[in-house]
Amino acid sequence: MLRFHNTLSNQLEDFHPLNGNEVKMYICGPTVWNFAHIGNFRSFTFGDILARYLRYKGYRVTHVMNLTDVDDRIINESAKKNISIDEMTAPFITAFWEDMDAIGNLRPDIAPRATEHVAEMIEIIQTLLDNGKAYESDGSIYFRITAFPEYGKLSKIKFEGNKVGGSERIDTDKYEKEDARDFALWKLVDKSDPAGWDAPFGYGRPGWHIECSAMSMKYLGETFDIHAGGIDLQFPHHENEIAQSEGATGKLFAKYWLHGEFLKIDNEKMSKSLGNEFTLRDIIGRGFKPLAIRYLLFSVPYDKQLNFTFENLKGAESTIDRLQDFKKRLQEAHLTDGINTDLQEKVRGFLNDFEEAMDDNLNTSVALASLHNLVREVNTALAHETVLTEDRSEILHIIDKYDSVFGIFGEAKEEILDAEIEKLIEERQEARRNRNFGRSDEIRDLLAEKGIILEDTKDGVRWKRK
RNA sequence: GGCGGCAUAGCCAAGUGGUAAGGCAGAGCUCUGCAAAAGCUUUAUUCAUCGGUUCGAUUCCGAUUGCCGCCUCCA
Repeated sequence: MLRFHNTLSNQLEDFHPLNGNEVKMYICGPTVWNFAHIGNFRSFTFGDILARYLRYKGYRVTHVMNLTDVDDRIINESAKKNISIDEMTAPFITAFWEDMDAIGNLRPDIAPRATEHVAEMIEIIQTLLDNGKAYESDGSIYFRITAFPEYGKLSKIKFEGNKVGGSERIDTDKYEKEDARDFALWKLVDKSDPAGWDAPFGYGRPGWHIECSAMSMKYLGETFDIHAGGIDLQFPHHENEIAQSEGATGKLFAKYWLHGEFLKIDNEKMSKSLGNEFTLRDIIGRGFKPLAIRYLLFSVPYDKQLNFTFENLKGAESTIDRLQDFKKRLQEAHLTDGINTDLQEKVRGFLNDFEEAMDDNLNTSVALASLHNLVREVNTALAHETVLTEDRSEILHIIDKYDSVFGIFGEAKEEILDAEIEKLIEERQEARRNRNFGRSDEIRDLLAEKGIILEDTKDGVRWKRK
């Protein structure tokens, strides 16, 4: 039974979709004002693993991830560069999808953009104005918290003991609000400002939270199954989404709320001021394989803080090299005909462990351990020549099942050797047969320079690219 | 000031009221012309500290210390 830690109840809950085996899920995506950093990608990879595992379990998943392409930072940047919002965000949207592909995150089914859904936002705001859960003040529209008694049910923040501005952030809203907690649904802007839209209640631009309410409900319905995102979005973003959405529809907004914990760098918070903020591009630029980054990002359960270090990234790279290598070796091994039911049983047992671990609120650490146990078991069998032809297809099939969720084995591309390299390998074999090891080592070194690593196995010469 | 989370080997990290998964790094052996790869074995009498509950605690409770986060637009 699949269970999730639901932030709403703060408990482990059995997962039951609202409608048969259909799962509607929404993940808070990036603000496309810059290249996304690895903290962002921890969240998106968590969302990807979630969607993949739900599909593994046989659910029909609709995965929506928004692109926030209008906010203060984007508006300020585009104004500074004197370009339009679209011109400002376009290259970062392109870069974002490149990054997602590189790190092996499958594309969401729908990736709506805020600027293309202003009409839907206006509609919700109008509903809230009509039913008294929103009010106008100095031309802007605010949500009236006192009209939504359940406010705080997600984050469980009690407002009595809180310091105003306790986070040392300054409230930039200069307008009068009925209650300090009320938040902007629509901000009045000057008619000359290009970053604005016409609405029945005045020319302006949407508040931050309203876009997610509008887009999630448009594509997934007024009540949907899973809403996920980074822990920092829990308050105020998600709390406000609930207030707006449920305030407008009177229905439950999302049934399960999942929050991904933070990524730390060398045990410290990642932040610009500490100079330890890395984009995915920075790290790939340092020569690390994207799939190693992926492995590291999900090797710790999503709801625990993850400590990112380059030492560990190196370790992750060794690990995925070993896994990819293992698969290749299994594919290429010369096996005897037959079937080893004992081995197959064990391998299926590991997959079962994997499923139990993933069912337990996506415990990826334990799930990965089962894969490593599988590799050790099969490696031993390979050494003892107890893997038979019929076992291989079954084991490869099971590895594919793992990888439909993990996505770390990479593409199984048939790499063709240059004729020249192939000739060198043959020449080396000839030299070895003649025990001319001086020449054979020379060739091995030569190929090593070209990034080709040779391994002499009992099934012949294997090679791989560094 | 209010509230929450976490502290497990060199590093990352899972986990449980009954005696510590997994990965990386390290060591030894097997295999090899030598390598590489792989396999096997090995690396925490101990889970921040101090008390308490218990037949028994790393796991429950309390205190202390340290780290991380939230308290209005940061994944």
